[in-house]
Amino acid sequence: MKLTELDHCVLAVIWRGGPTSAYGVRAHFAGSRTVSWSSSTGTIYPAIRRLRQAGLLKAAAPTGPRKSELLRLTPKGRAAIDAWLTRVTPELGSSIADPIRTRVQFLTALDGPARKRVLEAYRAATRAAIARQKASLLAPATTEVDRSERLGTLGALAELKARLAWLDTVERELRER
Amino acid sequence: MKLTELDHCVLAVIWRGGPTSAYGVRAHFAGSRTVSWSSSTGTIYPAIRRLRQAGLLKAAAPTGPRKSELLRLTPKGRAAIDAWLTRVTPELGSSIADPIRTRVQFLTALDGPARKRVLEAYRAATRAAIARQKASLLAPATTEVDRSERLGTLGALAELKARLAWLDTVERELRER
DNA sequence: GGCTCCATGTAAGGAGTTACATGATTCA
DNA sequence: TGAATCATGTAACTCCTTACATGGAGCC
Repeated sequence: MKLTELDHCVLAVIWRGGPTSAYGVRAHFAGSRTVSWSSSTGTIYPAIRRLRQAGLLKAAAPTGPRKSELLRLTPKGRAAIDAWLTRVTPELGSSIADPIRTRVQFLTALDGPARKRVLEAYRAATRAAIARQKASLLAPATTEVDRSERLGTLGALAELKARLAWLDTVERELRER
Repeated sequence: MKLTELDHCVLAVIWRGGPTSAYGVRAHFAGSRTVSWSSSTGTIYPAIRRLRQAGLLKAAAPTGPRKSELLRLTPKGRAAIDAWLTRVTPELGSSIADPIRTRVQFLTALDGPARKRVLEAYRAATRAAIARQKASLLAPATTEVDRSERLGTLGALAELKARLAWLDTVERELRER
């Protein structure tokens, strides 16, 4: 069975958080800004079912007053994480699709004023995203999970700032033409 | 009919390149580093069929010795590009998923030496991607299409460099713990 | 006459997402 | 007793990708 990025991410979240219920994984996905997948049930539960069937996750008997099966990694699951982290292909490092970057290439379809307006909207949207990421840095990082999330947030922040700086040069470039 | 990002990108490529055959669109997708979709026939042809059925593209009679229908935008197609560029939602500006950033958050799953090795591999892969993008900047940008592509390449480059710089701070952070 | 491009498609499947569906528990 | 939260799932659909399939044109 071939594991997807989502599968690996679910495994890794369960590894990092300790024994977790499917509901808990879902809650983490919903609360995290560094996770890119939907936190809906249709995303999480099928993935977890696959991982259990493949023998990468096992569940202890329902614990607590509310029935919730706590999931933990099997040795095979643990090994899958290692393999996932370690295997580096050339395309892993290549640049990722950015909807704003895609659009900017076709901005010349708009006339001067509209172009200027739209470019400013892209910058505003990017600045807003930066503010959202910065806001999530304000909470103190006490747990190991917090510190990992913080690291991811810093990465996202760096890439957003790079986009903002690039949009500045785009504006200059388009003005000169 | 709801247009996808791919649909819009196909429209925009045909607008920018002037009347183009489906084959030409495919060739452009294959040759461009700023296009994120597969350039396979199963991606392009169904998209173009949809766009024609929706009345956004029209085809002139086959021209040239080899039969190839040149596609051009209808006014409706042209309007769709404008709408696509102009409509800015909050999530358009938000940060995008990066498989390396995802992995880095779980690097503590590896022991010290392995972690160091993997992190260096991530940096190497990023540097290689930077080199690939830089190589495509060497060709002189003569046409309008070239200049647009160049703009996109500069954006990708900026985001890759930001990731590389971030990976430096990650290394420092993980060493300190 | 065979090789290489040019040129256009379809079929099956993968990977998620959206929306729907259900029930149990806790607390006000 | 009713609302919120905990808890788990499925069905249909979207959007794209991989792999398969076909044929003409130019050239050596």
